[in-house]
Amino acid sequence: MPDLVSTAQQSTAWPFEEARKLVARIERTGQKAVLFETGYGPSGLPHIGTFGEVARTTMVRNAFRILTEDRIPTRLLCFSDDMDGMRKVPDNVPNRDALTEFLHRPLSSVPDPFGEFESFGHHNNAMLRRFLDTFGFDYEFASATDYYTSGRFDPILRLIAERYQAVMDIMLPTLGEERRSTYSCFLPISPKSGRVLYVPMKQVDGANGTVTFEDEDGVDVTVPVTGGHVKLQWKPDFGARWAALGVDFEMYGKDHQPNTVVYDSICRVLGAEAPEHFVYELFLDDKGQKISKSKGNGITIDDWLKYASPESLALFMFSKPREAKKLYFDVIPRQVDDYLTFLEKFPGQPIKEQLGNPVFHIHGGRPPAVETISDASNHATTVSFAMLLNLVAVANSEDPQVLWGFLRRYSPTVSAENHLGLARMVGYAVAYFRDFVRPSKVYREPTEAERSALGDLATALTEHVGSTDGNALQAVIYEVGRAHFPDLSGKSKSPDGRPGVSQSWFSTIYQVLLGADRGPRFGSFAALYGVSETCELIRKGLDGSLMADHQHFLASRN
RNA sequence: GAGCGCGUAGCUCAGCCGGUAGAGCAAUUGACUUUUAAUCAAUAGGUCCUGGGUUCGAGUCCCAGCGCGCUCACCA
Repeated sequence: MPDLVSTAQQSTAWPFEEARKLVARIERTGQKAVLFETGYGPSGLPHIGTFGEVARTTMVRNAFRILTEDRIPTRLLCFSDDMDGMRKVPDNVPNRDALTEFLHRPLSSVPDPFGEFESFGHHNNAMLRRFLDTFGFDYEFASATDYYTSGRFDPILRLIAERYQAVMDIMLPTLGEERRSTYSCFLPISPKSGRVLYVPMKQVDGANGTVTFEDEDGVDVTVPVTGGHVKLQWKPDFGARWAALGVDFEMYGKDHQPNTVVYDSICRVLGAEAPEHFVYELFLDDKGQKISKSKGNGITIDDWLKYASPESLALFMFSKPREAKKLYFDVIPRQVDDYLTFLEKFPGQPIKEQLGNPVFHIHGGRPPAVETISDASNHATTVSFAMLLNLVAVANSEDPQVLWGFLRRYSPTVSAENHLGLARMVGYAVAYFRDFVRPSKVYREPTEAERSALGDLATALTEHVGSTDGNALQAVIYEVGRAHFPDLSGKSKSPDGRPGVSQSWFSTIYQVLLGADRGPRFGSFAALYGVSETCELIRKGLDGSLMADHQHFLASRN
């Protein structure tokens, strides 16, 4: 498929642009493999930025594989810095008090507050892996604790001890006056307390590979830099890891950008070539503020996946990684529908456009076929999320079956069994209804006149229990409405010439029974919802329990 | 102050290698509806932030300016 490769070489899609840097790199160095890395700080659960990093890195990796036709093996390493000290007890874990005594210990030496894993670090690592696995990412997991204690970092640690001054010469000018006097790129683990110490080195012995420092009890201690007795300070840790593992590509957020020079310099001082970088913009919350784990603003991966597919989130990550984008609930429906549109267009596009189509990158070059439903005249169409959201609001129900009922009005044969993708979307739409539409509902009490009319309606409907004839039920509604709320303007008339029904009758039904100003054609609604259920709904509207239920619902959300 | 990004229809945004300005929503009108919602069809709506430059031709490329946003101690 040389056509694909040559087109990819010209493609302006950002994963190809990044991948071409890597192609140039291997041509320059002659290396026979390429290593992608993403970093993860396990002081909390994986967040949406973690997903973005892995997803985007995977897109570059796939682009690289296409450009090189898989002649160069690639790996993606997800590196967890679980030896980092726990600086504060996270807010969102149980047994917080029990953790306090383990402050500043490496996360892999802090007990798991959930009581499930060997340590808190192990717990969070497991969460990360479970999360990456649910998306089907191809990656290798790496634990900093494992790498340090197993001796895998020993050569680089000895090298840093030897070239200590060179590393410090890079670091010191970047630091403030105060920090400069105590800074060390080695952070010893106290043999006595087990805590990660931010203390000055009294001596660094490059020949023997040891450091001497004052322990917490005031006694000088000498430990080897190897074997996990010492870990590296953040910035040297980046550069050293790149050098030790031979990392070729790592992307990170804009907040890291000023440090790029420092990381790279340290990597070079340690005799390695710095990796290729890609700096992406940060995500903003609904108020335009940066999303961060510590602030807890913005939305989580779970939030997103409650209302939309992983693919729609992947689309969000693909689009414009260099722009600060709002990442909030209200962007979700658009991403879902854009994804469907891109998927729909893909098969008919020339290769060049396919390579720029997000679904190409989301699906590693092999996007699936889009799902369609056929209407009565056998015209195939895709069901958009926007339309489903409208439908679910009209159906006024969290019961997916009611929604399927509405869908079958358009496409009689459609079902959850023959439309798996649509079934997923129905679930998302129901969740969206529950969390965003339903809370905005306002039920009101009927007036005396309305009360009487609704009572008559319930009585009249009782004679039609079991009916699924929307038109017949609609006729009942008109009959009752005509008796209580005739339209005297003469504008609307029934087919047989009698006076029509006032608009206010329908408003009453929607406001009292559905908590909205507008709603579905009520006869059709009753047919799908069930006549006896509809009578029950009217009864609850009359005795005030719809209002009370809604109050309870609202209260239960807080 | 430095770095990065943004400025296109009422709103949210697309706009690829420079070639007659696009979508969704909102609005208006119509079809179907004895109300509504949905669906379908149509209409209207823009000094592409400003000023220069390159070019036969600039929303697009270059320079300058204006406005807005984010990041930039320590820690990761």
